[in-house]
Amino acid sequence: MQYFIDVILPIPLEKLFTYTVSETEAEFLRPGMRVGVPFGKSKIYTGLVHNVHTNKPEIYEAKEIDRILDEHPIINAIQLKHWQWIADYYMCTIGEVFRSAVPGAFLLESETLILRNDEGDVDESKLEDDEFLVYEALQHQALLKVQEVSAIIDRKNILPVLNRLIEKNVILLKEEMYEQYKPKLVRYVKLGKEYLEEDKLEALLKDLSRAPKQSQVVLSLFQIQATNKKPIKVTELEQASGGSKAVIKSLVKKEILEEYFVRTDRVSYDGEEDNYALKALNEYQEKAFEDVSKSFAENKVTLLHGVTSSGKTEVYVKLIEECIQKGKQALYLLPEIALTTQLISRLQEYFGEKVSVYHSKYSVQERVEVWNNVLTKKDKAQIVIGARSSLFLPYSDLGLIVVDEEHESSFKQFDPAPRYHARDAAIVLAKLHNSNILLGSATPSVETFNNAKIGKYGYATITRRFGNVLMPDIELVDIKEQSRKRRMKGHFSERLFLAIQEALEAGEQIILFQNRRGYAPIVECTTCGHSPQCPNCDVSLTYHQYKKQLRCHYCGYHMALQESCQACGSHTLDTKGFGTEQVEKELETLFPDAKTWRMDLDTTRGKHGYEKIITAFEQQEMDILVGTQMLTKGLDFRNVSLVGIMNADSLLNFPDYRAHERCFQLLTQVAGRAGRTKKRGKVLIQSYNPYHQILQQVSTHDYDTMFKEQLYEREQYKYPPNNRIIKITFKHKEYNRLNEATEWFAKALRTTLGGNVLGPEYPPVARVRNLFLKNVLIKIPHSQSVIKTKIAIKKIEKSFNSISQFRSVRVIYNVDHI
DNA sequence: AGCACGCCGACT
DNA sequence: GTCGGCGTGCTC
Repeated sequence: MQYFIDVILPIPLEKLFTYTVSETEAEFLRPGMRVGVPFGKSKIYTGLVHNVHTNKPEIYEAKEIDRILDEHPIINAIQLKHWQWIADYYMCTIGEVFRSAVPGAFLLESETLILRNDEGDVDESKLEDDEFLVYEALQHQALLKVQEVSAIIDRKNILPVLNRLIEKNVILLKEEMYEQYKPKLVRYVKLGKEYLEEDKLEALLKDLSRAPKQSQVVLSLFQIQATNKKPIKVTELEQASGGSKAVIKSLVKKEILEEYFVRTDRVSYDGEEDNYALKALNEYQEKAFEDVSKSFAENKVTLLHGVTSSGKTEVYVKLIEECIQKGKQALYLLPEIALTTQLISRLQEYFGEKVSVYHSKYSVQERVEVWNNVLTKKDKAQIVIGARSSLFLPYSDLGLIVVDEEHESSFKQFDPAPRYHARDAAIVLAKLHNSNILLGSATPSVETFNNAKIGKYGYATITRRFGNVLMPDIELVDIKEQSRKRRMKGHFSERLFLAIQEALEAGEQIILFQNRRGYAPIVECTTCGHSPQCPNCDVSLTYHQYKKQLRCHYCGYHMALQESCQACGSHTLDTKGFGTEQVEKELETLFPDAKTWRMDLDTTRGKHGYEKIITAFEQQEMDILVGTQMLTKGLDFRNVSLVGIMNADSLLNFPDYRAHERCFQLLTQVAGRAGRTKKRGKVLIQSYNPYHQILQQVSTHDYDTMFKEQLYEREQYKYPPNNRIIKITFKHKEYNRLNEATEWFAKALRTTLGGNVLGPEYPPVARVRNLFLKNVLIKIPHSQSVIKTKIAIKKIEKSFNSISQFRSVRVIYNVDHI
């Protein structure tokens, strides 16, 4: 009997690949284990066993696997089902899901090594120059990497040379896979065996009398040992004794000290062991908690709609507590930017070391550890708090998923496939685990709120802020009027200026929001109207003053700011529009005594980027914080009495159907930062268009009207929630070919799907990184089958790819595009 | 997606 | 003349 396995490879191909295995291997292998398999000409890839079977493939000869990489499955059956759902629903391959679901360190790839062939006789005179160089290098080194050979013979394509060398029996090739994950080992020391007895020790110290540093180290070791019995880290000893690494090393060499290694977790919580007592819920939270529990009992997805700072977190905590009491795992999903230390440490206060964190700023190594902890159901990973990728951890017994800030559009993965929505994928995952799921938000998305309205989801609400703090007082400031009357100080209306002054005098903090980074989005010559453009993308370059640079926010291109106009040479350069940098600059002149800081992508690079800023602001080391939407999430500042929105219009003028909803959510969230303690917070929204219905709704906290109006509009224009949309993006470097290809595709779609196909149309930025973009939007009415539509689209894509001139056009599907 | 094979311009 | 540019086709 012959045995085979079907394998998922981390590449965007629809199929599974079949390999042969021996009988023993077939008995050992189970779905979810990784194997190394040869793929293509030479490389070995990491594949995941999908199933083991005995059906010999008919039209090709299956290759043998190279090796087995796991002792036990690292992916369970529920996960495989979940992956398949994501692949089907979001129109990508299961291989792409595999690639993004597991930590990068799990996907090993082989590297070609060049070894010398000791068997063959080499006639040096028969070697050409470049061949001789490789041969010579191998006399000094046992093995070479491809890159090294490339450097030695100074050529990119080394294959012909290698092939000739193989022919001449000079070299051998070998494919090697390297494990990327290395457990972290911490170095400890103890006294050598011989010196454990008292008298030996005295002799030792005497011996060391001429080596004062060394004897100091030994003495320190004793002192530490006397105070606590715990093992001693080398770093600890170094610090305590003041001896250098070299001193300790020589002691180890003399076998006076003995070093040993202990495997440690990179991810650990070293706070208090005791759990804090749960805070008692107030009556509103208690009511919400009961409503949620009732809804859970009916197995319903549940929405918790609580105004900003109403204390939703306490309700989550109580639910999580309940879940882990039952011995089940809990997942707390948050948008990346809301994963702040503040929140994490709050959860750790309640649950101690049961909490693991998982998100993109974690290193590959740390992610592997969290993964393994979840896989082996370790206690320390019973509660996972993380960004969307934490959906993919190998949970075996999930009891609760909380999706906080449910409305956040960053839950939808945008760039590499799978383009999944973490909230929706979480709902499916919850179904698979038969677990509860709670969606929380102060400003639920239209989709979710609609589901709650029609009774598909359960609903609970908290309408009071915690501690009965009043909702912030929101005031709209008409800057059109103010500009006409010349009352503006830069981009500050007189109203905002005075309010800031007042808050500063009262020693309170201020948050200013401007949803654009940099100094100014456009630099323009007032003589000829020319403005510098990105050479790779169809956008104006944004001026960043602190580096005197023009930057493209799409591809990262940057250049120094020119003194004069590149088109006409005149020195009349001016800026248009403004970003956070400019607001910060203006504050320096308007309020020279206030300490101001800026928080945007440019100032929060690195792992602890925001943390530093947030902590400094929390500790009131600064008075005014200017920032982009980063400011809106989950930050809990006690002393902020004033929030200013510099320009609300830029939020309203986005050309997509969700702009209004998003504007409402963003403004409500920023406004929620104001007055989280006793005093009622003040929010000033500057706009050229203060009578816009959305701004009015924000100022009156009128979510319901916003929802009704938006739902009506969505229905009118056939957008979600009652219709589905799929956006198809086409990319190519040639403008004409892209046009022809998209026209062809759109025509084919219209033939099968009828009138609900929009486009092709250029997006607002029609070229990014030298590739032209064009979109086609498909609206799927309630009455139409989504599955059948997707099948039809895939079929069209197949014919599309059989046309040779279109094949190079990239086709990207975005299901439920936001 | 990679990666090799295969055919054409620009360099020693 | 070769090197490497990218179009094309395949991967169990």
